[in-house]
Amino acid sequence: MIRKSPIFLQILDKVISEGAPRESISIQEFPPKKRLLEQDRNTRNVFVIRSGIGKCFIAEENGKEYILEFLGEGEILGEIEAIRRTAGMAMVESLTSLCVFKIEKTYFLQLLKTDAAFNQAVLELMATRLANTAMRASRQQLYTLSYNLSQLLKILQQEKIVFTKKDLSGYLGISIRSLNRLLAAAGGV
Amino acid sequence: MIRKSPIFLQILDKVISEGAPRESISIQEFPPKKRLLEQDRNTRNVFVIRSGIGKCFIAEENGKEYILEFLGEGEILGEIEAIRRTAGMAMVESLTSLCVFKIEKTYFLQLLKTDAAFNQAVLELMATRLANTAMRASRQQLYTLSYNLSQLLKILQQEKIVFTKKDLSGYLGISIRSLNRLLAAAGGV
DNA sequence: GAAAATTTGGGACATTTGTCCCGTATCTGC
DNA sequence: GCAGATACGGGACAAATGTCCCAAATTTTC
Repeated sequence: MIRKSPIFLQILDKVISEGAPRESISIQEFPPKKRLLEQDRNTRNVFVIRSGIGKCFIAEENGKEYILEFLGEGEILGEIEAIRRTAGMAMVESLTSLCVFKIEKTYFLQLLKTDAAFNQAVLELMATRLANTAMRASRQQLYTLSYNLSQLLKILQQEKIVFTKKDLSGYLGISIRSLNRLLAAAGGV
Repeated sequence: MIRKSPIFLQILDKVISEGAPRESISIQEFPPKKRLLEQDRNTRNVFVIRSGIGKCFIAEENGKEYILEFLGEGEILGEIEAIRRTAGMAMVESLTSLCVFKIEKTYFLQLLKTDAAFNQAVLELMATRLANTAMRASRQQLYTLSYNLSQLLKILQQEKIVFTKKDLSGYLGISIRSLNRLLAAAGGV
């Protein structure tokens, strides 16, 4: 549900202790509901979450939103854009208040080339995201909503997270009205 | 629609001409409808398509299939499993007859570490796939099927590809019955 | 603390989609 | 050529979903 990849925190701590330039990696804080990355806009930085939770979503032209993932400790933001040298493909905003490493895009690319552990960790992170994204797309299409919702609620309960209905429906890709109906039906059972 | 990444063919040609061991990289042919990778099964190899088209899909436990992508020239198969060291997350089978490079998993991982151009190309390929997969999931959830279908048909026409209805419906994540209805409606317009 | 904005909940209706089912056409292997 | 598998097409019904709407509760902002 909320992705984590704490290995990046270890790697970055090491990179910093070994004397990475201050201009290239700095620490930054965001209050809730602030945009860290914007869709269709060029990015200057890659972020790594130290603490807090971020929400990565796509805003479609018809005004709807699809939540790709919730990002926790150690997750990277903006790496796709940096690697492909393209404009932002998604929005990222803080759900809770957020403490992040802010890394210059050029420095990120340099780290990728020069730091084998960092490179390996990015490869693994992207492979994992790809697998998760693909499996989620498949489940979302191929199973009933009530099944997907019940799975989601279980996880939320386990992780003791509370989401707004809007985020819930955005994650499931349905309207709030449908979500309410499903919840009413599930509650009755 | 059909992904391509011809740079891998150049890189592999170079790797081979510089004397890669025969056991590690070989060329193999498949007739249509043969499985190259199986879900939940451990993989021994990574493949790169030299020519032909492959179909990558997830088979869910309820018997349905979701087509992730169609893979053409230069596309890699099995890299996620190799990088994560996990069992297959999807099936891949040949749609047309297929000519591929078969690469030992360990050799693939070694190339990733030692060949900077190869590493960079894999990073870009995964970033692109991630972006595509995410955007497709979003569109699939947030737009009407008739819109998604019309977009898909345009592309198929442009690329002059003919799919079976089953593949079309598998790609859209809907039943064949729904597809037929949509096609009938679209034809009437 | 009051006004504004957001979140929540749900009724009513039309539309979309899946499921089940049956029949025909087409391809494939022997 | 023929049997069996696979692809294709669509009727009928039930279930799921979106859209539009209104109203209460809650949060945010000044």
